[in-house]
Amino acid sequence: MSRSFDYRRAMRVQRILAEKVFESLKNPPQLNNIRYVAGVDAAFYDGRIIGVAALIEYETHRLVEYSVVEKEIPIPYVPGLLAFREAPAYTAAILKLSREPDVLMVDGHGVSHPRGLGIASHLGLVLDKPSIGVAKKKLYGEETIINGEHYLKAHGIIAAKIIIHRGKKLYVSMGYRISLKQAVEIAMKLLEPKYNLPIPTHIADQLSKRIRNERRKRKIK
DNA sequence: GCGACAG
DNA sequence: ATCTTGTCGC
Repeated sequence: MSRSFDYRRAMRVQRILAEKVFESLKNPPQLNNIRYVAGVDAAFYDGRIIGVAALIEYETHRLVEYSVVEKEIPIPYVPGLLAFREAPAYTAAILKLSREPDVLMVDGHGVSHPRGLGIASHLGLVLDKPSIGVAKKKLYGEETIINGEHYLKAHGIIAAKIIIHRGKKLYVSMGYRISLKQAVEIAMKLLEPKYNLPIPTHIADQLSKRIRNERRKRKIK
């Protein structure tokens, strides 16, 4: 299929799409009555990506349903272009769910990205759904401290908040159509003492790895 | 040239 | 992300 990928063109596309994202962050409509949060993550095997979307009930943290999608890996990992490698699988997985999530949670950054279009923002824009990025490492931005709280400033705005959970840093960033305030509120409410990541993304991570390992055993292709 | 660099 | 076993500790 895609034997050649134009990386420079992909970066230009990101700069253009980022305008839509920043516009959506202008006056983020307050999200009320959040029922479901969909967390996505992926595992890799034999040149393929196994994307999983886990639908979690916001109030109970319970897994309601999940979907799995397997595809050929589009391009190798390149910092800043993660969305072109993993977003297609996530998009398909989310559209496979029988219920529609109110918010999307992605393992990666949102606007705290070199061009303001991290995978969380990319996915939210594509699916026209509010999204949050929760990453384990910093990608881009200047660390700033405000009233003792740590943030990541990027593109002239406070793009992410750095919180510590279980002794480890978590970068919670605005993805699409959401305020940092609410993104942090939602992410923190979904944290549990036993796991490093918020429930949605943690469950998706575990499911993707479990499914990958099962397929290895059974030699299924 | 050097440092940074999501998953 | 992935390659990989046992081992230390609660």
